[in-house]
Amino acid sequence: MSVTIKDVARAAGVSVASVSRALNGHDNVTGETRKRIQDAADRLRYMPNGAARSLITQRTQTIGAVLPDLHGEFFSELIRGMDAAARTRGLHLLVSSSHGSASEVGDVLRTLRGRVDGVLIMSPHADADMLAANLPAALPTVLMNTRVPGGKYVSLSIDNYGGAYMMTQHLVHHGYRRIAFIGGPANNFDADERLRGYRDALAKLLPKHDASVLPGDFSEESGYRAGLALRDLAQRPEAIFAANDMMAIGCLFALSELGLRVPDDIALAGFDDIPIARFVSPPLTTMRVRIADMGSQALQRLAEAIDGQPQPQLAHEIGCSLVIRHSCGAAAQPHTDTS
Amino acid sequence: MSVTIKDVARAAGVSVASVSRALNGHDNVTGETRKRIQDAADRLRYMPNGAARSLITQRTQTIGAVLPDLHGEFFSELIRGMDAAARTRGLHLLVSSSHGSASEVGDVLRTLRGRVDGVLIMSPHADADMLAANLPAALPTVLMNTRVPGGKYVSLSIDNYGGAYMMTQHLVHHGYRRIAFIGGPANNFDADERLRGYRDALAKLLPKHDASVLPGDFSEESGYRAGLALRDLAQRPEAIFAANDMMAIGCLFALSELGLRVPDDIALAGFDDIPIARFVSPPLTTMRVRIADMGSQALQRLAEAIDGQPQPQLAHEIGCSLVIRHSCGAAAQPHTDTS
DNA sequence: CAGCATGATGTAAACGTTTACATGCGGGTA
DNA sequence: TACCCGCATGTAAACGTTTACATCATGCTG
Repeated sequence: MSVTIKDVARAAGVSVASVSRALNGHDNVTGETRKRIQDAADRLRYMPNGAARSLITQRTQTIGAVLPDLHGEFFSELIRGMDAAARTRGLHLLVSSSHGSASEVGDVLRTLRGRVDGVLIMSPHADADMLAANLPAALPTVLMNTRVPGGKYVSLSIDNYGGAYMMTQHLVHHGYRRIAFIGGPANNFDADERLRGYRDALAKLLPKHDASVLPGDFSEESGYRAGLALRDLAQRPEAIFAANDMMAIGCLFALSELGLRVPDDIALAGFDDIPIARFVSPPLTTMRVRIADMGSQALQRLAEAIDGQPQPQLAHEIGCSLVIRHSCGAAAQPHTDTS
Repeated sequence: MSVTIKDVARAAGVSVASVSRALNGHDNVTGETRKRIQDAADRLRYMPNGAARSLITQRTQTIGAVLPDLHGEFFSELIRGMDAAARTRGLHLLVSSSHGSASEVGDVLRTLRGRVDGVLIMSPHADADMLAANLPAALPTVLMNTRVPGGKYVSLSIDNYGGAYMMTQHLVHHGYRRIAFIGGPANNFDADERLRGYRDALAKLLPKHDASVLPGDFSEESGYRAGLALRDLAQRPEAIFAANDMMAIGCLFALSELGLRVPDDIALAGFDDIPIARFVSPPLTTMRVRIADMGSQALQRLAEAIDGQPQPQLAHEIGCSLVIRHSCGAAAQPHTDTS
């Protein structure tokens, strides 16, 4: 059916071994035979069969990416980063997204055996047992924004803590003292870290001021509710730092309903730098998370592990950039990065 | 190194053939041996090697997706649609994005030989020659939003024409007569089709009114310029239909600078339904393009072709949904779909 | 009881590569 | 001239499956 290495060998009047050597650029082939083989291959439009090659070399030149059901910018940025890094290394990317449970992740992992040289996993459902049970033995693995205790896997995460610390610091430096925080959902690692960053920064920089945390769950609506709740507070905060942009935007709507001007009456900041952040009015000051970086660095680490390089450091953090727009009252200025 | 079918066979005290049969659910295996084999496989945590299996079956259970350097929502929606359809069929998705030239697309296509059962291609650079030269013979192929004359490939496209027609119709039905259009970049297939839909609808529904087309290139800034250009027009249009949302949003900013209220002084509509469309004020009336649908339908067609089903119809269009918000002056209401 | 159909299981070929090892040729040295 | 070394090329094994075909036991039929 398809043209194989044998056809090329016959056409060039040599053995398959020579074809293989010539086409893979080994040096033990005469210039003249090499040319004859190359010509024959071109003429027949020969393309090597990946499966056969993988079988014998034990390399697939493919990385598996196991991702949750992601939406929008986050997803596309992540893939963009992974793809860019993969491309420079001549690797392919096998993506599998939108799986709900741990067992589904397990199923995916099993079907990957023999198809990939390593896997990149991002999954809220991942746990050490599931991974141990379903990861083919010794398959190089790198985790992204996924926490699995046990210290067995290389993992990359957004520097949520540092970003939140930096944002709080920015607000403090700008003169705000009463800074409230709208938190994220319970048991969410990102949310916890951002809260911790806020608390630590406040404790360090304004030891006399208490932290003030309003409940939220990352949804626009919870931000809106948090905004309305300000009405009932004894003393209104001077600035609000929402744990993500969607809540900041919901809060912004609530503030405008309450007749409060941003940033004149109250400052506002978010986290994530979603595309919409730039378009609300006033444009939202926020922390940009470098998602593409996380993808490409994760892939790079994985490629190193596949090549047998030891990975001395297991946990890595991806820095964030402070994006100052108008909602915090500061003049817009170039980004500042954590880490 | 890894556990193979031979290890399972030895552990279960049978031949590899029986293991293969048992594990693949063939019926010519005794219940008892099947169980013994299953147990052994579980105990050893056997996972079949995909490369070996692909080599013999000539099936990889993998679809290649060759995509341009896409951003944001469009990209993630497309992958989501493809992934969902692939998942229900037990297929894997090998994605390759961000390639610039036709030759780069060609390179990618060649490396896919023997790794995929078929390819989904979306590329502005694709042309018949390049495809013919680089697609392995008889590899099932489906094109998305990519126009290759010659009638050789199954292709899916957004129904840009129908969507633009419908939007124009909506504006006409709402009573607007002088409706201007902000066009997209030259030589852009989507832009051309949207313009054609606008023109045809106008010619059909308002034969007495001339079309009025302002230049644009899909960028926010070009929409802004088009908006400002309204100042110099002899007679201001009653409604503006921008060929995409980014231009509509740019135009919205220009209108507000000119002191024009939307929709009271002038109505505005866009195309795409990007996430931001919902957040500008007033929220933007637009056409939602069902990108995920395109992805999943493309994959479905491809899967059919791989299974040997003939594809009588080559060109397919994916319908759009009219999303009525406030910028056009109509009351918000449920979506209406084309096709 | 012989013969045969049936059905479970085993044997081995095949898929398309890569690569260790064998072969054979030419030229340089003793 | 005889020997050996190096180098280009060929031969064949190996990778881990699936599956056509062979084999063998079992039970039924005549």
